[in-house]
Amino acid sequence: MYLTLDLQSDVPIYQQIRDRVVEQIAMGEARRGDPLPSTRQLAADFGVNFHTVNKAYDLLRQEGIIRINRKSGAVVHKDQHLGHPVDDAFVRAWRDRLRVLLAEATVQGVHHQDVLVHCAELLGTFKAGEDT
Amino acid sequence: MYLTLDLQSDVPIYQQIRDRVVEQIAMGEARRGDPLPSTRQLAADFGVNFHTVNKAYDLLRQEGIIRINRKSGAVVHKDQHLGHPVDDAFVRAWRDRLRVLLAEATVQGVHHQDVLVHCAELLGTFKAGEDT
Amino acid sequence: MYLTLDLQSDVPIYQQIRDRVVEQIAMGEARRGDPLPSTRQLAADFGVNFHTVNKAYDLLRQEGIIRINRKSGAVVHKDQHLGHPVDDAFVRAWRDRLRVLLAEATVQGVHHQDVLVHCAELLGTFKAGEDT
Amino acid sequence: MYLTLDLQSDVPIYQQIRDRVVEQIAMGEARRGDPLPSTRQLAADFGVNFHTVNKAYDLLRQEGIIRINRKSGAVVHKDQHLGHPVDDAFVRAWRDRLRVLLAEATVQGVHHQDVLVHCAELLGTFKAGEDT
DNA sequence: GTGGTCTAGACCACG
DNA sequence: GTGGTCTAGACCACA
Repeated sequence: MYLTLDLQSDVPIYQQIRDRVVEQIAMGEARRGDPLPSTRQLAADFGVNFHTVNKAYDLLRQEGIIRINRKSGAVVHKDQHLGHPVDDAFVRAWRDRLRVLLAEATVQGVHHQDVLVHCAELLGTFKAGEDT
Repeated sequence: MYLTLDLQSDVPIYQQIRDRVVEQIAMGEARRGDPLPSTRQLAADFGVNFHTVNKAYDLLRQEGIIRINRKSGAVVHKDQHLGHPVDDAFVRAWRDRLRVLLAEATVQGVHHQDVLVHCAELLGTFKAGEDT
Repeated sequence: MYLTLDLQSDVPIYQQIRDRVVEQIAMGEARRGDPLPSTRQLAADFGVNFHTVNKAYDLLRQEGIIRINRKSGAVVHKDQHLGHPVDDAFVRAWRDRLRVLLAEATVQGVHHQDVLVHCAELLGTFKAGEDT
Repeated sequence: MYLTLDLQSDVPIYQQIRDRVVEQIAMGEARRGDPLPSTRQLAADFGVNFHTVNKAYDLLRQEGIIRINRKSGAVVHKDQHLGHPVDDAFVRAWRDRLRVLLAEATVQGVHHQDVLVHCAELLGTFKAGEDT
C-alpha cells in the first residue's frame, strides 16, 4: 500500500494518513483481512512522529474501518463488499458534509452536470475494486 | 437569512457560519447584492463573540463569495448566476476533498448508485435557486 | 477635473478622493490657483456623504497641497512647478513607504529592471504636465 | 531576523510587522525555507499581543510569502530567486499604489530624476540579496 | 450605525 | 513546543 502525504498542507498529517487509507480501501487496493503497515514502519517512511500514525490508525479503528490486534497489527475490517447494513447516523453526517461541498462548487460556478461528472468519475476509480 | 449553528459540534463555529452562508447562496436564498446580517448582530443572535462571526465573514471575503463595505456591511458577491469562469485551482482542491468523501461512503458500504442519488437530490435543492 | 472612485474598494473613499486629486495635480491637469469642485458638488456627483469629501479636502489642506477659502472654495496651492524646497520630513516618510512597495514587488518576483520601467512610465505621464 | 516597530505610528502594528518581514526577505536577510520567529515569541519581544503577530503572519500566508506549519512554525516560502511567474493581478494593483506614491512626490516638488535615484538606491539594497 | 484594531487570557489540536 | 479557536471588552475609523 503506497501512501503519499503533503507535509506542507494545512490538513493535519494524521488526517491525511487516515484519508489515504480510506481511499486505498475504496479503490480495492486493500480488502478485508489485509494488513496495514505497522505504525512504526509508516512513521519511519514518512519521517513523521510515531504518535501521529497511531492517531490516524485509532481514528480508523473508531470508524470501524480497521481492527487492531496486538499480535498481528492493524488489518482492514470494512470494505465495500462486506454487505453490512449502512449506519444511518453515518449517512446523515456524511450527507451534511456532502451538502456543504456541493454548495461550494455551485457558488463557485461549477455546473451541476459537471459536479455529477466529477462524482461519477471518482466513483469509477472505486468501481474497479468492486469488479475484482 | 436564517442560519442554524451547533455550538456543541467539533466543527469550528466560524466554519459553520461560513458553511451555512455558502449553502444559503447555493440554494438561491441569497443572491448577488443581498446584504448579510452585520457581524455584531449575527453574533448577538447566536450568542457568540463578534470576532468569531468576523472570522467567518473574512473567510467568505477571501473566497470572493462576499464583499465587505465599511458602510453597508457584507453583501453577497458571487452566486451560481454570475457566469464567471471557474478557477482551476479551486476545482482541483475541491475534487480532492470530494474524492475522500466519496471514498468514505464507499468503504462504509453505500452503493455508488445511492451516492449519485444523494448528489442529485442535494443539487436539486440548489437547482430551485437557478429556476427563480 | 474628472475623478473616478471605486466604492467597492477597501481603500477608504476619502483616501481615494485625496489620491485622485494628487494624481490630477501631478499630471498637470490642475495647477496652482486652479479651483477644485465644491465639496457639495463632488459629494453629489459621487453619491457619497458630504463629510467624506470634506475629510479628503482637509487631508489635502494639511499636506499643503490645497488652500481652502470660505469665499472661493478650495484651490490648488502646490504643484511641481512651485520651486519650493522639498520638506525633508516628507521625503523620509515617503521613502519608507517606497521601500515597502519596492520590497513587495521584489519578493513577488518582479525584476528590478521592470520596477524601474514602471516608475519611468508613470513619471512620464506626469512629465507631460511639466512641459505645459 | 531583527525587526523594528513603531508602536506610536498610525500604521497598524500587524501591518508594520508584515512590512518588515517583506523587507527582510527582499533584502535577502531571510530566504526560502528560513524560519520566522514563533508568533508568541515575536509578540513577547515586541510587547504586543500574540493575536497581532498572528494577523501579520496570516496576511503573509495569504500573499503566499510564508508557509505556516503547525509543527515548525512559519517559514519563508517566496523570495526573489524563486523564478515563479509574476501574478498579473498583483502587478496591476501594485502599479496603482506606485502611481499614487510617485504623484505625491511629484506634487511635493521632488524632481523625477531624484525619484528614480531613490528607487535605484532602494532596489540596490535588495540587489545585495540577489548577488549572494 | 458599520467594520477594524488591539489587548488579555483561556483552552484545545498538532506533532 | 507550535499554532488555532473562542471569549470579552476597549477604542478607533469610516460613512
